[in-house]
Amino acid sequence: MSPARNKRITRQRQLVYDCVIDRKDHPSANEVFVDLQSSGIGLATVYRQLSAMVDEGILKSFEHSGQIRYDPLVTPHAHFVCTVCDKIWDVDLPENIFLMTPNVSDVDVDGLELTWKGICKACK
Amino acid sequence: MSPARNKRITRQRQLVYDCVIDRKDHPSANEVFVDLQSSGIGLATVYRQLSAMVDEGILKSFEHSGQIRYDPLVTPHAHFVCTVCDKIWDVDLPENIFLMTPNVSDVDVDGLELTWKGICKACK
DNA sequence: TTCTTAATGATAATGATAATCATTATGTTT
DNA sequence: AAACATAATGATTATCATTATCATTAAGAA
Repeated sequence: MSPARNKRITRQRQLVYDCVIDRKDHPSANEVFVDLQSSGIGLATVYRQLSAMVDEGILKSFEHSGQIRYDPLVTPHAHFVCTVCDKIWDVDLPENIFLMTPNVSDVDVDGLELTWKGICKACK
Repeated sequence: MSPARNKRITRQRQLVYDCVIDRKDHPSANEVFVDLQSSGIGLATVYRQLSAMVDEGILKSFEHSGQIRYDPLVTPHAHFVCTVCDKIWDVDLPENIFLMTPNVSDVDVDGLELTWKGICKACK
């Protein structure tokens, strides 16, 4: 939550951060905005703070169903997405996956994104 | 390229399919449209045919940098994305990755999406 | 050739995100 | 505590990708 140098800790920044932490379901910017409606926060501020936090490494983001979703878990992990209800779970990365670098010659690999797709318990 | 039942093989469908096949760089709908400008095809038709082919299993799609990209390689594989030039390569999936199902109880896993991120040879 | 209707193309509508800019308020310096 | 410099805000507009609408066109069957 502490901002980069020359950045200020505002009430809105706190609200946005707390919201993403409290929800454990990888909310979109608009979902955060709806949650914080009563505080009078502006939509643009929600977008700005979320992408600022991603730049600062406080949050991670990924695209899903045409929108950017935000994740407070910044350590390497994978996701499971239910193709019926669209809910997302954090899951562990497969053991030793970082040893399985792709067969492209002369590239520097420095990250990966892994999403399992399927149907969750509730939707079956 | 052959369409689902009750579907017609149009000149535009051929053009869109051939374009995605010929390009090997996972084009977006707009990139296909630009390629086919001289044919007089409409943008809406490009969008329609691409998503129809995904529904029919002739193409695969995935999101990247805020847009949907189309891939004629429909067998399971991963991608490598250069974070500098944004180019995308097809790469093999790690050996036995399908055995490494995630630790979510009682879910049916039926697919995965794996993207390696890094810097390509040309951008280094 | 005629006929049925799926597909097309032009365009408007939608939805997510980014940009603009006058105003506000944070953190610092007197 | 008051003044200051300026980062952040909120309202709004702009942009970009995609989808919906609908009158017209053209596959493919009869």
